[in-house]
Amino acid sequence: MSKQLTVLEPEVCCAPLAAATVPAEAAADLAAAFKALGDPVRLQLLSMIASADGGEACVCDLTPAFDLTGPTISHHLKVLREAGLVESDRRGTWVWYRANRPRMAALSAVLDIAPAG
Amino acid sequence: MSKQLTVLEPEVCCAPLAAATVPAEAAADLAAAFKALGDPVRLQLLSMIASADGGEACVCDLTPAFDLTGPTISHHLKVLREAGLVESDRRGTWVWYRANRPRMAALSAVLDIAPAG
DNA sequence: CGTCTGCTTCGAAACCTGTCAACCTAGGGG
DNA sequence: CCCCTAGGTTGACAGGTTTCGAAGCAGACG
Repeated sequence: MSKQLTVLEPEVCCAPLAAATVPAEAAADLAAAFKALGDPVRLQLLSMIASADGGEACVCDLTPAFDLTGPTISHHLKVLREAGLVESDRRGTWVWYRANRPRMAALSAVLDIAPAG
Repeated sequence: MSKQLTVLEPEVCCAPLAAATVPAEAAADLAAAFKALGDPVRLQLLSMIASADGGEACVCDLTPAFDLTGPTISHHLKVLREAGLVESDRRGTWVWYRANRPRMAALSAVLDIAPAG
């Protein structure tokens, strides 16, 4: 288990949403990533990780920021990890999470649309 | 009910995710929008609407594109409408949907991040 | 080598979402 | 004015998701 998923292939990463109809396969892949962002806790977790100095944040620093238990935070981090939005990195005792910048940029590009014609 | 929600206030619309920690209130608002995008059907619906000529698409043109019943498509369109991503416009017999470009651009700006420091 | 802290995983309950069947409302044509 | 088609809404059920408590595993320190 804990097998890393291969999400957002190159052909998918840069398809603008308003340029052409998204194929069903790409839509399922993108929807999985957006679904991972569809939770306030995960959105804040990703924000804290991405805005952290060096782009890395320790779980011991993330957990006390919420009124949730450790396992719950771990679950949300797992969802973000399986969505390809963050990557876990073990540095000694603590586990550090790092945001996947290209993946976020790809999602941003999908939503980036031209002004209404 | 069916009251239009006031989502994504100006202070929220342009906060980059990787620049600073997103407040809980803004996170809930953004998460609601991303949650609406977290379904393949809704993502394709928004794509079809946004990529349609003039940015407007008729329900009678959207429904046959999926293997879903009419009410289900209507429900997904309602979710997109309440998330502020699309706006409904009645033109005679059929209802036309139009994508909310500024809203999509705001979400794109949130995910747009600077390269890792 | 023993123990301790910290993170993950497993299992179960409560909540929410997606889907469909049936009914109601709005506009067009005769 | 009446009937017909097209969309939208409501109610209900199946499935997934979120959350917590308990147990398991990896690494650090004495």
